[in-house]
Amino acid sequence: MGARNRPSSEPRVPLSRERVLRAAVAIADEGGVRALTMRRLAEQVGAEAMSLYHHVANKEDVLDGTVDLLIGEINEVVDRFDPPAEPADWKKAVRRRVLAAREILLRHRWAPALFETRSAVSPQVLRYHDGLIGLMRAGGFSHDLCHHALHALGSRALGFAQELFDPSGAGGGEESVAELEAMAERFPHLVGMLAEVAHDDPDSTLGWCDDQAEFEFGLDIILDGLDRLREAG
Amino acid sequence: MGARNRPSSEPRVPLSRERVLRAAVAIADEGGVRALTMRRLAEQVGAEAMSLYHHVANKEDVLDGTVDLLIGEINEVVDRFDPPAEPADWKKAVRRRVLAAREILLRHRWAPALFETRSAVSPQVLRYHDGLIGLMRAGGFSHDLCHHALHALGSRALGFAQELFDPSGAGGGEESVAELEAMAERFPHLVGMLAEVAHDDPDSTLGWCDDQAEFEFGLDIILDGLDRLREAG
DNA sequence: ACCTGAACACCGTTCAAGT
DNA sequence: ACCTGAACACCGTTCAAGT
Repeated sequence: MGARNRPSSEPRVPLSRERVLRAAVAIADEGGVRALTMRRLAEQVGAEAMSLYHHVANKEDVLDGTVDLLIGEINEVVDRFDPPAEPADWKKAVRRRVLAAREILLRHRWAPALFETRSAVSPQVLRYHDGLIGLMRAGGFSHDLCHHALHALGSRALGFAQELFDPSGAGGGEESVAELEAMAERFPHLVGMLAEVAHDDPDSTLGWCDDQAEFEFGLDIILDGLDRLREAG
Repeated sequence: MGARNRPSSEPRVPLSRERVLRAAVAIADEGGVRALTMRRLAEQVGAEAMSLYHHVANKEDVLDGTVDLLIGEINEVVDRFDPPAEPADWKKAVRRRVLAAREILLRHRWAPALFETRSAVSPQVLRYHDGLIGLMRAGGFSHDLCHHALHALGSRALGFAQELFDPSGAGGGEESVAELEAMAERFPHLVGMLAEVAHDDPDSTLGWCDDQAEFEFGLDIILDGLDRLREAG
């Protein structure tokens, strides 16, 4: 669209891997990963689709690259954080890093799903986890416990968790209230839980949970559990 | 392939949604989700691609259906489990269910990644979680804590967790040992941890972790944390 | 009711040719 | 060195036509 009307004042910006990847993120932000095609990507940077192949190996490389780019953004933010004042503050420091990562990824909703599909090890992901280990080591973790900790946290370390019930999917609208009664026979415990949770908070149904609060709840359970193991030695 | 040589003795099995979905699982088992195309699926059931559309709405429906089918398998298994002998055994019961689910999903490595992309609520997923809530309620959980618990568990409830470092990816081979030294400067904590973990278990590098043990470690941290919250009331 | 062939509008990617 | 048009081998899906 905007590729044609380039003012003659600014010279034609040459293509580069960086520029291609930033364009890829912009496209996915607007229309999801499905909208991210090589042809659309070329259009975004004002070139032909085949020109992209001089700067990225193929589409897989583009996807790997966008992941790396986003985690790079996260690293830029968390690297600026002050180190914890005392060793016992490791938990506070890790928590802050994870929530900062989450804040950035929340601006790129398509990214978490993409992570799962990437098998290439992203240097930026390595750097992020290296920082986490550093905090835990300073807080008194053994290398072995660090290792377990990374596995236990999994994708939560980067600020996201797989939501099996999508808020945007079916089940959050008004009709679901009526449907709930019909479902009560098949899923008594689930409907019972929802009825009570919804009673406490009228806005809350399965699709209307407070994602942020629930994420922090799960994160804290894990961090507290790790802290207890660290104390036990 | 095998669609042509149908012995005349057995009559032509008519197409059905169930048969299509089972074929879809078989294809994904063999070649991953990428191999699962409508044309390949048609071939597998011995029909033309367009015939599929009389039994499934579209490809999205096929993907939703395979997820539902797999969780259905899980439900069949866990529904046969005996209820816990005493209320305090809720944790043992939940643990057993989760590990049973994991056992089944490990036979379909492509499934977890697919889950993340599904927004439709699968009836079988609802049924599975309904059962989990039932166990927790019997164990003394409030509805509110059940709700938090499901969020905290996330995909772990179904027996999988996002592995950010893929064992099959780069980093597990012999060359990685040499690479580790070069990486030591950039990722000192990570390399330090790996060096020590590898010392304890020579086979173990970042790509060679004991997935099952690490999954259970994370699961137990969460279950223990929930138990503590339940006791606290 | 169920199945099919041809066709449409897309993909990612290769190749030979341009500057 | 960087970019491009045409072309290839695929996709999912629609449509009109068959039994």
